[in-house]
Amino acid sequence: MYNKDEIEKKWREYWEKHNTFACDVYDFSKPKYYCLDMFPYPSGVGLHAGHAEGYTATDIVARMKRMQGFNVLHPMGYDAFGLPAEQYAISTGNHPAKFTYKNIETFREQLKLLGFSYNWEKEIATCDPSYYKWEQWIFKQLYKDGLAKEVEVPVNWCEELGTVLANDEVIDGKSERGGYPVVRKNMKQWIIDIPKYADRLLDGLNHIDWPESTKEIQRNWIGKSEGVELEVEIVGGGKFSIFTTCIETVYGITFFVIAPDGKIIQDLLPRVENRKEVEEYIKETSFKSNMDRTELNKGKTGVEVKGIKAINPISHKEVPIFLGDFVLGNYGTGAVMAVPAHDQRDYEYAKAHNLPIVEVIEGGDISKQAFEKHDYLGKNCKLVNSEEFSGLVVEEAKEKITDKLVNQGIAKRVNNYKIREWIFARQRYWGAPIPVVHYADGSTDVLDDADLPLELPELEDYSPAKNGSSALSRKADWVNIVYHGKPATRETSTMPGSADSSWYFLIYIDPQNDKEIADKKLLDHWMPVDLYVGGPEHAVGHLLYSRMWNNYLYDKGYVPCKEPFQKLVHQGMVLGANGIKMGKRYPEFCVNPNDVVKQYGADTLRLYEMFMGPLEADKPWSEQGVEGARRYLDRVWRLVIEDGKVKDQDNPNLEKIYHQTIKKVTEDYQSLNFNTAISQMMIFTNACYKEDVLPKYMAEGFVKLLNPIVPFITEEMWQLLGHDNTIAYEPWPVFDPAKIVEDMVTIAVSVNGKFKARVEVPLDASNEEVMQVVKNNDTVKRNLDGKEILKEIVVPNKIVNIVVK
RNA sequence: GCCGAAGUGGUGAAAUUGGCAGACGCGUCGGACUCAAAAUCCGAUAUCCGCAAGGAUGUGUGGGUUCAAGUCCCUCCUUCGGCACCA
Repeated sequence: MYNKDEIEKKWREYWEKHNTFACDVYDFSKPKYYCLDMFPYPSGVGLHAGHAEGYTATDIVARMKRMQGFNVLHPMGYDAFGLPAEQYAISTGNHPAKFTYKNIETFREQLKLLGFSYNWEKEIATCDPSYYKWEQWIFKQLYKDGLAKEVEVPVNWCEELGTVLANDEVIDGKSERGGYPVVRKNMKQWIIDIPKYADRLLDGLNHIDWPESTKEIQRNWIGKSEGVELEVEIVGGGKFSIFTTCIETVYGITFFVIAPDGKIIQDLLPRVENRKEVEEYIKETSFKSNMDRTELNKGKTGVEVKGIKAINPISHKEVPIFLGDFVLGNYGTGAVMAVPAHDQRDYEYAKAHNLPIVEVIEGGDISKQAFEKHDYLGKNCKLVNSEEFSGLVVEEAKEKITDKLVNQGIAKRVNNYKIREWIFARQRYWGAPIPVVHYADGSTDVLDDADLPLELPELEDYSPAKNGSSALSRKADWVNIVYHGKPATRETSTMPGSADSSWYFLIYIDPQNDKEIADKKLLDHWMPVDLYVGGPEHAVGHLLYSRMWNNYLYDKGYVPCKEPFQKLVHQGMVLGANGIKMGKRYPEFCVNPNDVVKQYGADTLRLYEMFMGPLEADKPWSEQGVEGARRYLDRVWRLVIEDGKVKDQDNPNLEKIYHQTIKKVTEDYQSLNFNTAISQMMIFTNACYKEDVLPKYMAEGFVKLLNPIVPFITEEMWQLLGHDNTIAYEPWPVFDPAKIVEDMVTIAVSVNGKFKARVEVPLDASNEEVMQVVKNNDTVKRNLDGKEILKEIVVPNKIVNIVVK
């Protein structure tokens, strides 16, 4: 039995003293491998079992790649700005940095305890001014290119937190952090124009190795729809536009619906006959939009805009206009053509307000429900009631109608996107300051490079100001300055946390550089990240924002690739032993990695978490599983160190399985199938236990294979096998294909598809030879007795199936 | 409602391209060692019938394709994740 505490301490100190895992980024002589983890938010509770899982996975790959001769960049840092530290500061009066750096220290210690081979010399924290200096610099470039700007937009306002939130920070109408109510409100805000990159972000998804489900989530979030924007004339002057993806149904328009919160109705108001009623509905809607949305998805409310008719642009029929809150002011044009026969929402609205329904596409039963596009597309359905287009198949009609309207100059083909601007300001203290000044004339300017970083000043009171601005706004001597000879006030909002994590993978490459984000030569060499591992919860936040910033920096020539993360893998959740997510609800089922290390050792924790199941799956914790992992390490220790079987002597019995193990483990590490790699090593260990001699070269090769998963014990075994250097840069074992092939293969024999027997035949034997052996087998004979053979299928080296009657 | 992922023994899970379902581990049972226990080592372990040889059933449901289906196609059910009046 090995002494885990002694061994782990010894090697932790060795690695630290020798800087074993430092990465010389300027060494271009070896191929590069950039292996990245999503950096943690340094919370007060420390690292959890889920962190350990993802971080072990990348560590295994990083360690293997080093042994395979790659120069490996494997950095770690801390996503250190955030609300918990600020809440702590507000309640204690201490600076949030104090709390944050204390937590970072705990995290660092835990990470080292677990034996992760990070490049510690490249560690960063986002709250460090030397870090956010470059974030402010990137903001500045975005500002100068018109991609970062201050605009009046509807935002998600959280009263409790005193700040606005991005769409991905709002879950079911509540703030992601804290669960406080969030309401819609118009405010002047800093935004990043991410919709400008919508098409490129969609296209980029086709060129990266990411989980299909995550790509799909991003596609849905971007929400591109291709359609037609169409001008609609109003009787008696004026016009408005509608957007539709179903122009083929244009003859079926029986009314239009415009958004109560949009601009169109405001312009029409003076001509509205029932103005009072309309204004009342607008007011009602603005009030409603502050309520839980699901509540108002029930019925189709609305009022007619009396006294104003619109003209169907193609049939020139006059139809009424309605207000309806199912039409959104900030999507498309804020108005829709209503074709109740072929759109379920329009259908319900028409029924609710007693409006006509005109069928223009054959094939459905519109007395019951709308015959929608997913029902009629691709099914050869034809148009009716559509003048010269009647009788055409939908797909053809779509093109012809569009052409006609475009030629008339009243329509154009356009794309619409669901993705909204990235709301970029938070009215909070603990974030990177936005490097902007406002002049008295209302103009704004970004700070000169020489004035970056703009550091956070220390305050007496960190709580947000009541007027919806941050605590910084109370610091008069910081806010009011003279800039470029003119009196100015500083922007008091700070950047969101998602900004901090949108580019951190770049600074790791050259963290001490104060002249630029990173040496261009280094960025060209090291980007993109080869492997990125982290939780799936960042699918539309961090992972989309990072892609946009990287695309932008590519446009500006700063980075060599459009996409920052070539391969992305999500680790699953480590659940409690009760199968439920670890958390406050069932504290008795929470697992603290430190406790596991204390009781079983870091190697055991790493081995167990990798053996639990596939990396991507959610897996319940099992104390007995942990014990099993520890038992295996003891078993390996006995085999290699204590049993005296390791000799400078060959053992042909083990040759095949040894080479198979090298092959399987190498492939499985590469594809992140750690559970099956471990099972193969267990099979090898079991085989060794049956032998009296374990050749020394096999023992050494096996220890190398095991090293990435359990680095401490394998370093010790390597030393005890007679080496005085670290195993970390020893060449990775290579298998010999000749040693894996067999002379004889076992073939399964089935009769009528049911397995009956096994036969041994020479490798690559001819079908005739195989069938001869098969038919001599007693069990097969018995099963064929008195039956007529209809067919014989021989799959070389695998299986034989005989069909009989 | 729409989009996506998944459903395999008592249990965590394996099963490269359709080719012996359940590798490996946990648990359980048995054996060895021991005065005994623990630890360790060896063996058994999908279910049902059978003393056994052997047979039957079996990858959420129901169908289909195929010599052959956990794997491919269709139907439905359940769980999880995402989106949700997006025109």
